[in-house]
This record gives sequence, C-alpha cells and structure tokens, in this order.
Amino acid sequence: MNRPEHSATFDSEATGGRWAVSVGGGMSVCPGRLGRYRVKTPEVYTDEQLRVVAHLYYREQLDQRRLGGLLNLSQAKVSRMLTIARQRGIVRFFVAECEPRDRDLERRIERKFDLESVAVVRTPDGMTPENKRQYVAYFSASFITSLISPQTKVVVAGGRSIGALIPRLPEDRHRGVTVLPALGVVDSVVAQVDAPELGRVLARRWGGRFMALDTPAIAPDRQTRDSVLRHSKARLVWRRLGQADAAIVAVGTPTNSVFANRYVVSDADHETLVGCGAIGEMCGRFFDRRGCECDSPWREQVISVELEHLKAFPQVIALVVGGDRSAALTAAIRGGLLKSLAIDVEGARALLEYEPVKKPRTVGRK
Amino acid sequence: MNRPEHSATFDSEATGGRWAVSVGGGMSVCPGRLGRYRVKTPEVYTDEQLRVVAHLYYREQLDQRRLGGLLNLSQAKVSRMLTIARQRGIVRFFVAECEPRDRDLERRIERKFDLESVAVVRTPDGMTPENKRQYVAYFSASFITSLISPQTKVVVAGGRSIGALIPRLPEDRHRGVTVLPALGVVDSVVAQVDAPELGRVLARRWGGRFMALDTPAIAPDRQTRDSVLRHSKARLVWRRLGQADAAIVAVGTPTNSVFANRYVVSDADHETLVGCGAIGEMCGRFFDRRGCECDSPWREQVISVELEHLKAFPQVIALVVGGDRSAALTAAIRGGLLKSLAIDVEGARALLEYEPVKKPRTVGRK
DNA sequence: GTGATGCGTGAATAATGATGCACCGAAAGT
DNA sequence: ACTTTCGGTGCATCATTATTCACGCATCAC
Repeated sequence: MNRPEHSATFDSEATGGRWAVSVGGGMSVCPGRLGRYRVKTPEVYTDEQLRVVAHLYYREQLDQRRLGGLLNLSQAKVSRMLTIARQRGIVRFFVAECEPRDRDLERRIERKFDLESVAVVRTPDGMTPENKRQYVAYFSASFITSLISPQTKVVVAGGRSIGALIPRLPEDRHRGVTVLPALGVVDSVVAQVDAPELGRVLARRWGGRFMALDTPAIAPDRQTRDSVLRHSKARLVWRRLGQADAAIVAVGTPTNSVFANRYVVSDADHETLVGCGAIGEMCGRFFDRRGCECDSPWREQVISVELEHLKAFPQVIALVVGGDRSAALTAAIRGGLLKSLAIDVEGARALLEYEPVKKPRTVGRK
Repeated sequence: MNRPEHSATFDSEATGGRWAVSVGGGMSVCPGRLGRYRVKTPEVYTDEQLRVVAHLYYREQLDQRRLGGLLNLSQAKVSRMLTIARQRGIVRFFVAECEPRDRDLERRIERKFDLESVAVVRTPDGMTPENKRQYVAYFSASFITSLISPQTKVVVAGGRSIGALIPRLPEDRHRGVTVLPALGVVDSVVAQVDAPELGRVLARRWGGRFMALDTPAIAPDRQTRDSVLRHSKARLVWRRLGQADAAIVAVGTPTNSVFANRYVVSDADHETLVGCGAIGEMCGRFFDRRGCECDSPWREQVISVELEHLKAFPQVIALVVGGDRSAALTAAIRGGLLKSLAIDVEGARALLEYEPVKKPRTVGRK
C-alpha cells in the first residue's frame, strides 16, 4: 500500500550526523561518516518529497503522526525522512553565534606568559562554583583533548575541576593512551575525584590502559615514603610518572589544595608551608613564587609526580576555575611548570591583572 | 493505534508559536502572540543565556537533561528556554522552499474562467485518493479561510473533500460566523461528512453559531417537501440559506455525488437525470452544462440551498479533488455558480484541457 | 499586616520522536 | 532456480521533549 517512490535525481550532499547545523553566516553541516551513507542510503526519497515533509513538520508544525496520516506514511518513516532532510540540508538550523571562548584573553595570556596554548572559557553570570567547573570543563574538553597525542603516556591529577573534566573529554577509542595518576590514594575513603579514579575513567574513555599507583599520596614520614617506593611494585609506576608525555593538572593554593580540602594541612602545616614560601600547589607538591618546590617536610612525604619532571614534559595542561589562583598560577607558569592552560574568564582576568608582590624574577622559560 | 484511516481527530490546538521558522532568504519568527509574551515574559533570560543553551542543544547536541545538569537547570526550564530562544530568533530553522501551490496554473484558470481566486495544490505523486483529499484540503485551508469574512453567514456542503477540509481550517475564534448546512440529513445514519455535521464542527472551530436544518435532504415527493418547509421551523433556516454570504461546496457528477455515493440514485434516476442534461451536482442539486438546475423530479424533492441563490452569493468556493470533474466544474463555473476554486494539479490540468462538447456524451460513464 | 495576584519553578506526567527488531521483496550470487 | 544479502518498512518500544500542576515567593491593594 505504498508510494511508487522513484525518481532518482540530484546531488544529495549526504552527511552523517544527525542535525544539519548552521551558525552565523557560514554553515557547517555536521560531520560524520559521509562516504558510507552516500552509498548506503541512496536516493530513496526525492528532494521534493523531503521538502514537503520538512515543510509540513517545521513550518506547519504538524507532528510526525499527523503528518504521516496526511501523507500516508508511518511515523517512523516521517522521522527518518526528516533525518535525511536535515542531512541533505533541506532543513538547516541557524544558531546565533555563541563563542564560548574569549579569543582575545587567550591571545593576551599566551603572549604575556609565553604559553603554548590557552583556552579562556566564557562563563555565564551567576553560576555556582560547581556549575562553573562543569561549564569550563565542558568547553575546554576538546581543547585539552587536542593537546594530547594518541599513544602517549598521560599523567592525570585529581580534584573537582579535573573530575568535572574527565567525563566531558570526547570519547576516543583510538587515542589509546597510557594513563597514570599524578599521585596515589589520598584517603582510604576513595573520592570520585581522586587521581587514581579519574585516571581509570580516562583510560576507559580513551580506550587506553591505566597504571595504578597503589601507594598513599602522603607517607607519614620520609622513611616510610622511601621504603614504600623502594619495595613496592608501585616503584615502577612511580618512575614512569617521570617519563610521561603529558599531564593534566589543577593548580591549588596553600589554603585550597587537595590536601587542604580533604586533609591534614593543619594550621601549623600551613604556616610551615607559607614559611617556606609556598604559594601554590600542583599534584600534591607545594611551590614558591618561582615555581620551585618548597623545601618543607611535605616534600619528603609526598608520593607523586615531581615538579621537575613536570617541567620536562612536552605538555602540561592546567585546568583552573576561579580567580583566586592567580598567584599560584603565575608562579607555576613562571617556573615553567605549565605549557598550556584552560581557565575561565574571571580567572583569566585575575591572572592578567595579577602583579607578583616582588619583582617578577622571570625565571627563564622552559 | 494505527492508521486512523482519516482522522476523526480533532484539531491540534495550535499552541501559539512553537518553532521559529525561517524560509528561503527571509525569516519569519513564528507568529503566535509574541507581543503578549514579550510583555508577560520579559527579560527573564538574557540573550546570552539563551545563546548558550541553544548552542549546547543544537550545536553540541546535548539533550535537555544533560544540558540542564551542566548549567544547573531543570530539564523543563531548558525546554522553556529553548522555546524562548526560538521565539527570539536566536535559533532559526531554514526549510528549503516548498511551494505547495502552482501559481501558474492558478493564473491560467483564473484568467480562462474569470474566477475570483483559485488555489491549485501540488500533490505528490502516488497518493491514494483519500490522501489526496487530505492533502489538498490541508493546503487549501488557509486559502479558503482567507476568502471568508468574519461575522458572515456561511453555507457548508458535505462530502469527503469538505469533510477533510473542515478540520484543517485554521481555528479562529474571532471569525464568529453563522454556519448553515447546505442541506439536511441525508440518512438516519449520520455520516461524519454530512453537511450538518461539518457545519457544526466548523461553527465550533470558528467560534460561530450553527443553525441546524432539521429536514431530510430529500423528501419522497414534492408535497412532502413543501409541507416540511411550510410547517417546520426549519423553514426559517432554509430561507436564511438563500441569504448567506458565502458557501463552501464540492462539485459532484451524476455518477459521483453525495447521493450517488450514499444513496438512492438508482440507474433509473441516473438515466432520468442524464436525460435532463445533468452534467454536475452541487449541494444535492443537479445542473446541466450551462450550470442551470435540471428540471427533474429531484429538483422538487431536494431540500437544500438553491443554485440560483448560490449564484447570488458574494462568495462561493468549490473544493475539488481529482481530474474527473472537469465537465461539471466547467458547467458550474460557466453558470456562475462558483466564484473561487481550490483544486489539485491533476484536476486543474484536466479543467484547462477540457473542451465542452455539444453532445452530453461528455460525462464519462463508468 | 493580610490577603490577593501573578510569575516562575521543578516534579510528575503526557506527548512526541527515535530506534531495535523482525520481516519482506528485489537484486546479486551460487 | 534457490539462496543470500541488503535496503527499506512498520510495529512496538524506548528515549526525549513539552506541558500540567501545585507550590513558593514576590508585589500590590486594602
């Protein structure tokens, strides 16, 4: 009981994807597996037929069921025809330009700090910090992904920002990286945002393998740490940490770090650290305003990737949300700890405006 | 729930504007009561917010739930924001132009027959007759509506075509017409497409009132008819029929009319009618090729609007689907029975090509 | 203050759209 | 000729989106 639908003609610029989207003046049909479909889904429907269906659906606003009734098509068929109509560009969506990144700030930061690449994400006003993290994570995900080569070793730190980031990273089964956590388990109570957890997820996501670092992030004292590293099989992993190709890290402050938040950084500890000149933290290690690790007892207890190693990585990307990290960030950058940065507008502005208390003793670039 | 054959469904409550649609080069934000909303729903959201949501939804293809999670909005809110984004034109749909009407044929018919206005609807190939009716009805609905002034008296005939039309007529609570059926009940078994039924529906649809004609469409004989009209209170209604401002009618043939289809038009009757020169039918009345009512017994028994009255109406719109009505149509037009016409391409072509023949042999018999 | 009134909201729910699946017929392969 | 393959289809079902509903919070009139 059907349409003698036949009258093959025209050029169907078949496209994969689902929605033909156009933005601003130009128009970009969504990508996808073109050639395949071109062959697999030939001219089953006339452009004219699709136009009619599209017209009735989008302009006349008939729902698919009614529309099908009118043209004697099943609802499923209408749905499929609409998909094809979008693919062929018979229907296009124009979305007002919304540039989620501030290119200008990016340039300025890149120039000022001589960073490899910077993403500054515009966050809508009135977001809660958590929203902001999610938002920035979302919009910097592809940026960050693009900075990491397939088949490499990637170190992943923990924290809420990175915790927000990982699930947004585009799945990519062919990236096949080796993921290592920047540090071990911080607490017996495993948090979702601990580096090992995140690493595991990332490895799964990118179809890579994960190497666990089954050590505590912090040992009670130096001896313990050394023996852990000497005897444990984790030693291997730990050493590989130093030879990774890239790292995705967050930047903390003495008052706001993984440890400060979840741990024992007593007021006393805090004072000690500040006394040592600590101004920021990365991967569990505190550094001064030159970006050099502080020579505090912490240093002897932490089991994580070393700052000196980070410096040597071809790529180290920091994900920072918020405007209270300028000092730490500046220090880390000046110290050559970072190569790239993803940050929100607020943070970017603060960073640009931040003036180190003392003369910025620009430690040479990496 | 499958194939509702043809919808006995109601009207889809056109809920104001749902989609901002743009076509071709121009762009029209969906109508609806913008002004109203503009006032009722002032700048609750900034354009920027809407852009972000629209971007994430249309370009990044997040579903509303995920998107809401990202921005900390309920799914419902996202849905509403998208609606507003469409209304404000932040999102626009471009649909390839699809001209459902054939302007050229319309011109030619208007010119050739000196009709007031003509709509020729392009029907896709391979439709069943029922589909075609639905389709033509759909696309001629606004055309027909535009020809009928508010606050006037409208006569409505029956039949499948008009039955398909009525539910497609745009709702318009301010039209406030008075609807009268072209004729009474044809049978004790009321069909959905009988004039009284259709009239009722139309009146509801246009927020007007309906005047019932509680008489049979056909009386057994002249006496009965006269007495029905004399005594019945329907007389009033019947007389008003003659004073209406507009009519929406179909055109039948002696072999294919309301009566032929549903009733007693025996072969004998048929012969009688043809003998009288009947070539077409409208509102239960048969006419010859000059458009004059045939002087057959039928004429004395029918209780319906008179052709002479139709002639006097400022507006009479015929809705015709199919190419087998050319003779009847030509006669009706030549006789001045019609002012406007809505027809499909096939019918239009047939009409233009049709050449009246002297011999009443023209009526193709089946 | 004390209701009214209106607007915006999320949760629940209804409506609508997309898709997995089995089936069918045509064309290709054996 | 028979079998296989493959695109295309409708149905049933699942997923997503729109809307209904009751509520909370503000403003406004009394």
